[in-house]
Amino acid sequence: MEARKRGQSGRKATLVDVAERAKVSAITVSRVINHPDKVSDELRRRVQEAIDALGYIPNQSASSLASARSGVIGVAIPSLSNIVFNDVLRGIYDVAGASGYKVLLVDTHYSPLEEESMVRTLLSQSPEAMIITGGEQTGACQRMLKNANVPVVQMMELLENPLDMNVGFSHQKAGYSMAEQILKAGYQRVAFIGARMDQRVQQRLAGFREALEQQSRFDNKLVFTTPQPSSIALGGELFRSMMASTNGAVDAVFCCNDDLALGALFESQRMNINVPTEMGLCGFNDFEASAFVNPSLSSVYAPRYDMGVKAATMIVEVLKDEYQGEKIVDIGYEVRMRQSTHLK
Amino acid sequence: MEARKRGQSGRKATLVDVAERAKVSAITVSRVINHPDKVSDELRRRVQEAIDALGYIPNQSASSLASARSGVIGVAIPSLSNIVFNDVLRGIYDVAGASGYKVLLVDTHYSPLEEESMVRTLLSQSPEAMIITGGEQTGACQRMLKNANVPVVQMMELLENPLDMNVGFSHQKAGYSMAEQILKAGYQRVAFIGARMDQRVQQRLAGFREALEQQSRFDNKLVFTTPQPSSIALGGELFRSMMASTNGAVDAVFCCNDDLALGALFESQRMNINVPTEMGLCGFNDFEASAFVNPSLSSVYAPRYDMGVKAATMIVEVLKDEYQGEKIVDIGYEVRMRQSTHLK
DNA sequence: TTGTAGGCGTTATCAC
DNA sequence: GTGATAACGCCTACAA
Repeated sequence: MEARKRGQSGRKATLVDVAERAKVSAITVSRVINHPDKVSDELRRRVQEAIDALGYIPNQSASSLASARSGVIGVAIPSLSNIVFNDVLRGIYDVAGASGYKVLLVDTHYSPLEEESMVRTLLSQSPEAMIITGGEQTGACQRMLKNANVPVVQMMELLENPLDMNVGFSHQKAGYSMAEQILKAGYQRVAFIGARMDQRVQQRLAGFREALEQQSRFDNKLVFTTPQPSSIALGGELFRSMMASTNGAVDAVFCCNDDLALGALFESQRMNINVPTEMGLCGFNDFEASAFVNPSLSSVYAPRYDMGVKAATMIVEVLKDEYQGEKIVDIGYEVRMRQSTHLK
Repeated sequence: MEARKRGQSGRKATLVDVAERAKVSAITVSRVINHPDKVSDELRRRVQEAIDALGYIPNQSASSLASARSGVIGVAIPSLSNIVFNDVLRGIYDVAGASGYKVLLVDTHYSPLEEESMVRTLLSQSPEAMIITGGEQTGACQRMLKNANVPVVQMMELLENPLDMNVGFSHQKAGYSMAEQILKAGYQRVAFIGARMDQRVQQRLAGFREALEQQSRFDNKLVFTTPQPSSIALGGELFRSMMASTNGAVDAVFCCNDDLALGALFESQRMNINVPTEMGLCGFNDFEASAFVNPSLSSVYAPRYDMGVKAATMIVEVLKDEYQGEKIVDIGYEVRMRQSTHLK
């Protein structure tokens, strides 16, 4: 290779370049960056000048290697397009950023196998902690995570046996609560529409079923599910085909999320079916639109942003050895009954 | 420190641990991982066995340091909660992931200063390329990016003088086209409602203004903007206050995005104002809901997923020295007129 | 407060 | 096809 003149022109400046220019040792430059208070004003100024002049940016790989501190939190979510994870992520990013951590984010596409591969990728970055979604990790994935010897938070749902820490809420209880309210509102024949059918959706269905069975109102023929990803369009389709196959036997529909519910609502409008008098409708996740659409849509709200904040906070505190709380945190939920289930 | 027994029990296994166990040299292990075809079957098998037995995960920091290849693409977007970026991100992640790159994502909160700080953070990870949003970087930020000597793609909007590469579309032209269609539909007094008012929104407004001015229909008193972030709720509020302050002088509203437009639509329903006959309404970004709501909402669609795919593809190809296309790519847009602007 | 020596885990280079 | 050696850029320890 060429003999490289460092600094301004050549390759990227290093700590040593800065040190030479400021006529100090490398470690002093390192201190100016990481522990400015441990350096005299004079040297700090000189070093800072050199840093600015050279446009020096520390090499985090070298830093991680030498210090065993990467400043990275690895995060795995099942989908980038599901709005639900936006709020959670925002909470995580806000806390992580404020505490000086970077977030390395991966998308597992709802696949445990892909998750395993992505977790491996994350771990190769020497993250100081991990936040992952749910509890359906493969055995290999669980082993990797334990072996990694870093705090792990599983989020979104409440787990029986978390790997380490856990923040979420019971989707089953939430499903139960909502179904209970629907029945209480006076609806008699309640169908279920579900898509994707991941763990959390199945728990909602379980809760729904439980509530209906308690009043002997559960009918398996009124459960319509598909592995396809949820969308408003799909909600419309499922609603239409449900109507066709049930011949008016249904007077309310529990949709596994608000995408489907909004789709069903818009479709019912086009089919001239009155919501809520002819058809009750509810969703899950409480999108912003749900409160504003007409009729407004009943849904289950969970403090997603807070969940992200909590997950990241737990980690940051554990890393500082300051965490006092429980390992499992129930973030709760809230059933929000609105016009779409107001049978009267 | 303790004399550490490596492997199964102690600290994390390293390349050397694997090498010892497989009775080969470290470099052979490295080859098995990075260039498996350059190692004999026999050794490859032995090494793989040791890797599995020890649960070895390569240390990417060390690898980056030694090879000057981090496998990281840095991405900066202005907001994690704006749905618009989901699709773009999905495109980026899909391509990056398929090509073996990791994505380090930061949120700049629509602030050039924060962007500068975040870009510094990204650059300290030695990314092999950068994807950033828009063209409002600070001078310092631009200098850092140039100095970094990696491919940079600015995305979302079309730029006069991109730092390097650019994928997007003209928000001004798009705004113009939509406004033109509104006028063509027969609306006479068209208001503008805008929030956040970032660069791209301002360009939409400029296009809107241009189209109206050409027909001497622009009225600055009918432009309502706020720096607040967009939301459905805010759309409703802005619509309501606009109605109050204009006294029925307006017969159509151009909303700077679909959040506001949906909010305005739902609010008009509550106010018993008929859309589209009494009030035309259009948005921007074409959310999925816009096509399904009743009346369906006119909007401007841009291929966001494709934009993300294109940005990442350009980078991956440039990194392989295989990119043939232009440095500036116009991804285009499409005005989708629906029921909400059908004055008849 | 400042500096010196050594090593973090991996890969490039050049031998064998 | 395989291996020894020397970086990569920085930080921890210890010393002055």
